[in-house]
Amino acid sequence: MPARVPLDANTILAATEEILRRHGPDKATVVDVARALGVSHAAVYKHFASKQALREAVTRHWLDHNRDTLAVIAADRAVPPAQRLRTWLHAVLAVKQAKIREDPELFAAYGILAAAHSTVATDHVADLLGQLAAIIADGAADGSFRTDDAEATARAVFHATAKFHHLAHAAEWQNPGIGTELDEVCTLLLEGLQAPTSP
Amino acid sequence: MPARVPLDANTILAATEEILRRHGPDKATVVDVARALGVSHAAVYKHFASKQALREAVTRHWLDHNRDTLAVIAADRAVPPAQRLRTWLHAVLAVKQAKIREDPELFAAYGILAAAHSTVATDHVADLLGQLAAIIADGAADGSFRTDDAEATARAVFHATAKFHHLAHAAEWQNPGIGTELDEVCTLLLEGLQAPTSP
DNA sequence: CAGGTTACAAAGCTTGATACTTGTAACCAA
DNA sequence: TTGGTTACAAGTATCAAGCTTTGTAACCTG
Repeated sequence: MPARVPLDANTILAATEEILRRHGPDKATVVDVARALGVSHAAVYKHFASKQALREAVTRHWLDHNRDTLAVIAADRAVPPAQRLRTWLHAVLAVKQAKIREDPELFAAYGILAAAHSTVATDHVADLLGQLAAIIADGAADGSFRTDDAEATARAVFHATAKFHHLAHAAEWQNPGIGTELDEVCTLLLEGLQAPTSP
Repeated sequence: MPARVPLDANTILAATEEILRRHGPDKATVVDVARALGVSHAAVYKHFASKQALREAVTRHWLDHNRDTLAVIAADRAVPPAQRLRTWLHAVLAVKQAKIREDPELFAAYGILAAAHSTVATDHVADLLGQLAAIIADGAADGSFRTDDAEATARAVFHATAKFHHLAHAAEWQNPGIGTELDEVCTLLLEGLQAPTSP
């Protein structure tokens, strides 16, 4: 039976997202995806080397979207770096909270990837660290932050806010006080960053 | 058959620790503990209401030991608060790393408790927060730290160092760079705490 | 020959009978 | 009456059976 509309990677990706949403990350199978597309599951393997690769592609799609959303905040020179850093950190938390609420299945799929040490997850962290470093470098440039190594400082800020972005804490993000907690940590960190040059 | 040496809670506790070490937290059963003591498992239930209670007692024993170790550091007025805070945070990490290395089974038992929202775990966190607040209050008293609420600041510092004490990150504590990471976060936090009074 | 098909092997996952664990009850001894 | 016993019900873990799922191979078609 010939394919009338030739399948492409994007079509498969969209169907996979849909199946993941419906069935959940544990129950979703490659056969389900193929059935949704009206093809045999072997056809899917012509486009993706493995189920893992398919999962990674779906996750990467979401993470790329996140990265772009956050990049807009990070690059907004109209906002002073201190304010921008605070807003950005809140946004990192917010996009993840929203995903958990709206697409718990896809979020869980991301968790599975991160646990498997996929490069998709580590690449994403590197991306975020770059955005953070850029905000900090802006602050250093306009004199509002003091740092002699924006990347090292970005890492320290990232580690200090792990509770608000690391997957291991996802359960705590439901807690209503989480926003306030992040705010308090931001304030403390900003005081450290903004401190006048010390000895 | 009469008991020659009457069983007491401490004896059971010691035997339980031994069994947990040998069998691991998943395989260790109340029957195992009883067998090690040469009694029936029902005898153990005369002293502990449930297996959960037994597990909590063992964990509390270790946490109390930790608390005391850390309290010595927190209360050492000979060390300036900034240095003391840094040392204390490193010690919190170190005692957990040591436990994972030496008693992975008991450490896992603690993890199970924390996940079950046992008060043993939350009490311990409250203890640690108290010690942290005491160090910060000392710093406020001698002018080296600026804060108008030592407890709130303690919470912020605790959240900012979650990566270095929260169980969810235990796997990362094996990473050789973890000590340096904590040091960088400490430096940033101390700069925030030590900043001269801002507007 | 890119992109589809069916067929099939190996690995992984349910399932349900069986055995172990937990917790309780009724009873006994110093 | 405290602290032990044995016996047992209810809830869980285990394990081998078969069924799914993954991934590959050999083959077809515009």
